[in-house]
Amino acid sequence: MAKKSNKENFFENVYEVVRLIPKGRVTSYGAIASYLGAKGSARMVGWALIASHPGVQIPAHRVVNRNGILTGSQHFEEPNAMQDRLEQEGVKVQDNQVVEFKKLFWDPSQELL
DNA sequence: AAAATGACGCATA
DNA sequence: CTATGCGCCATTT
Repeated sequence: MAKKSNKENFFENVYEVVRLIPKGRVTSYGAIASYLGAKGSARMVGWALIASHPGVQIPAHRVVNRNGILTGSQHFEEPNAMQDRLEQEGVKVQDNQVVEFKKLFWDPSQELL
């Protein structure tokens, strides 16, 4: 990392929202991006999580893509960690996909209203 | 400076 | 339902 862009604020925002995700719930990158105003920049949310890897500890396992798929599980120390953690919180995961994702979906702009 | 990449999303075939 | 393509936007090469 060389360069402290002002985007640091954006990253912090992402961390804050992710940390606010209730246990047993999940959200999507697009939802966070939209809540932060980065509508359409779901990719940047994922980037923020990657940047948070060592240094900032957040329940990134609660963040999945719009399809409810654990696309980011590959970035964890162990691809199984993400799925395992979700199951520990009561979220059933099958084939790298969250079961009843629609029901467990947590939208910041809606729940934090 | 330009092209490529990526923890995505949506449209279309 | 699955597969492929295009769009978004910041970071990296």
